[in-house]
Amino acid sequence: MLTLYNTLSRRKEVFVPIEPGRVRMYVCGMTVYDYCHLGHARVLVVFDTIVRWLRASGYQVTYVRNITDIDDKIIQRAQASGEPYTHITQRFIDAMHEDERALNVLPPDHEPRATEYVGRMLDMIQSLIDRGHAYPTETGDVYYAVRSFPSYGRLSGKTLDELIAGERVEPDPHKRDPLDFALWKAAKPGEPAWPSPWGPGRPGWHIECSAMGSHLLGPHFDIHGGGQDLIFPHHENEIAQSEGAHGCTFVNYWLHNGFVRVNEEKMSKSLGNFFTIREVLRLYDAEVVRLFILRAHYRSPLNYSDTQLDEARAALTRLYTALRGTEAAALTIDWASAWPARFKAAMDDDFNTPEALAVLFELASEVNRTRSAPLAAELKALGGVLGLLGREPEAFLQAGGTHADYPPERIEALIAERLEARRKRDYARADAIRAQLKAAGIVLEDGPQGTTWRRL
RNA sequence: GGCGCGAUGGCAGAGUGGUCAUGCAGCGGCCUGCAAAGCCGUGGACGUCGGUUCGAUUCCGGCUCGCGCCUCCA
Repeated sequence: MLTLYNTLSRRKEVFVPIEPGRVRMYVCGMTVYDYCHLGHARVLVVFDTIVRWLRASGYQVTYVRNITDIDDKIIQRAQASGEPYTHITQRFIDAMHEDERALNVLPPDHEPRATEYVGRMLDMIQSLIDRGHAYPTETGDVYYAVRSFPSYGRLSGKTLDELIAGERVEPDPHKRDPLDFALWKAAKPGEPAWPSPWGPGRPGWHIECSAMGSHLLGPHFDIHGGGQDLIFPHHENEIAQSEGAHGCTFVNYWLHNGFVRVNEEKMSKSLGNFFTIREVLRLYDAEVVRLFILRAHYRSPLNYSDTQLDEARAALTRLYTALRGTEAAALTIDWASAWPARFKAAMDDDFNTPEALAVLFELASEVNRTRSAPLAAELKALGGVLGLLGREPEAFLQAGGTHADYPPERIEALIAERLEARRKRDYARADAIRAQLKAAGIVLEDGPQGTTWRRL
């Protein structure tokens, strides 16, 4: 029985899909005006893992993750560089896909782009006007009237008055209420624009997710996710728009992942304290980064530091070391058997990946003790559910060396030379070779089947 | 100012009303030509002050500290 923490109720709830056996899920993706940073990596990996778990649990999942390819920042970038905005967005979409593949994030079933949905957004805005939830201004903008939606603020746990009390920006004089937000923004000269009944312009940020979500998943679907910073105003506004336009419940379960931090501070574009995924991947194996993310519960803060990444690498090394030399055949997991049952209990408890990983480490110890091929297969299969342990152990253990001086052939040659020295009981020479390789970050390990090597 | 979340051993990080997290690091041992890996054993924790309870790290309240949201942000 899967339970998950619903931001809407602020408690764990038993998951009951709208349609038995099916899950319809939407996650807010990236605004593509720059490279993805580790905060984005966390969203990608966390919701990928959630989808993998839902599928492993037998659900037929439709997973939508959108791309915001038109907004103020994209326009700013285009104006600053003189490049057409579509070139910028395409470049960063490609980069995002590269990052995803590296992190073993499976592609969503649908990846709609905002610019493909402008027509449906216009329909939705008209419908909101017709229903008295929105109003156009003389300047060609259209705003959502938050006072027309009685439960506005429910997701963020605040009342309209509480939200207004903390208002920190100068309200637009054309707004009826300071918290009214733009559904449609009139175009300024030189900006990308689409025709509309209210004049040329572009959609506000929030309306795109309402339009794409309801088109691909229906007006009422199961799960909506994103980073915690989207709770207000983005998701609050999505609810107001979707329920205002369709007159039915929008989403049953709202899931939000915690932030990545640097020195106990939120990693963010505005603070400038971010590391891009590709920067980090130059220093650490992508699977190590994935494990680093899954070592913390998805709702907890995740502090980024070299120490943390180093520990994740050590942890992954332990798992792969247990698999080394085993015949871990592919296997269909029997969720009723002992180890998978423990793993399942952890994952069913609001996707508790740290607990699930603890099960894997205990299983790894058991594999080390018994050298049992079936247990090794179980370890590999359970790791696979988390998108981990998919490689040959040697491929991981020998990957990522920084010493170009020591390609595998040279290492093998030195191992052969050392073997000969050992045969002649020339231990001084044998140890010298080991020391030489160790200085290059390569460890030799003498085992019953001969000498193996790995990189530190 | 309003609202919310958190505080666990050297570090990271789960969890529980009374027996174990787990990983890294430490210590002792086994194995090894020496190592490494692995195995066996082992020390070490629940911010603070009260309350509930036979018993609280776990439930409740105050306090302190940290973080976040109230503006674009995953």
